[in-house]
Amino acid sequence: MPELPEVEVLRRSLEPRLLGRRIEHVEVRSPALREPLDGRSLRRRLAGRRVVALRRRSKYLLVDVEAGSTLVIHLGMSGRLTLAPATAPREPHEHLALRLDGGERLRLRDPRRFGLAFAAATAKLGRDPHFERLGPEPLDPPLDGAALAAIVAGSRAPIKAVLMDASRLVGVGNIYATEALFRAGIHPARRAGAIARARLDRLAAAIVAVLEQAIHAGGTTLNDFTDGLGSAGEFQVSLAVYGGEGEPCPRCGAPIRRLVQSSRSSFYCARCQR
DNA sequence: CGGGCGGCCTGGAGGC
DNA sequence: TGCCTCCAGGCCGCCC
Repeated sequence: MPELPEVEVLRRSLEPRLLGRRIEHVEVRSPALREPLDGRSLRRRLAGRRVVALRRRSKYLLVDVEAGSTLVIHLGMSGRLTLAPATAPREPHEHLALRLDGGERLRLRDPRRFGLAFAAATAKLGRDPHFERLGPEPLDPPLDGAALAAIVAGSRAPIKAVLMDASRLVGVGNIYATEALFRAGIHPARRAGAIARARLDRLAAAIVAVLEQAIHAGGTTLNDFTDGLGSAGEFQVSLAVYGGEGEPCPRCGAPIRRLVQSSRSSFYCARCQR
């Protein structure tokens, strides 16, 4: 489900509702996620503490609480994190629920179970295995052609794979890599290290623009993404090629093609993208 | 080592 | 109405 824009939209939607709230109770309802939930650690680090900050790194949402602990959440493909009244009925695939003062519950659901949640010391997150090998953020500071040139230097991999490699650049997944390459007029299979600098300038600008526009639109809701309060995104109507195999290219009208790279679908216009 | 692929899961969509 | 296949926003580990 979520790439950088969706996680950022989620963060912004929850921030005003969570800051200052106390976590009264931590309930692990079903520990089976990509990494099993550790109820003891979650309770020890979170229970009784107030939320002091909501941050995002890559596609991880970070909930900082008092006394130097952080709840780390990754939504995988199908994870959803929403705030609901404590009286709201339970729903299937609810793995973790945090009861807050004021009578609400923050709950993590994840049917496909590719997500994960754990608590750790805030000061040690940089050395955590989930974080220590992550590349730079694309929006902070905004990616430019020089930074992108350094990222792709010497790589023989397809540019699309490089954009989606979190050890080189975080936050860009299948949808936004596909859309940025369309905007920049670059074929997804082009060898990354062989792309001219002028085109890298365009690609960097396209990545920044598509991510910012998607955040502004509340994210992309293909199936079930919502923010923390249940609102769907609207960027799906602005997608130029993603998911549009056989439909006309919005720029030239040629049929959009689909290609599989590293077992992921890419969509592109063979006339506009070289 | 870089790069590619399968596997992890469930559920929705579409063909027959 | 089923039953089957394919496909899905991410990531890791194994292979060459």
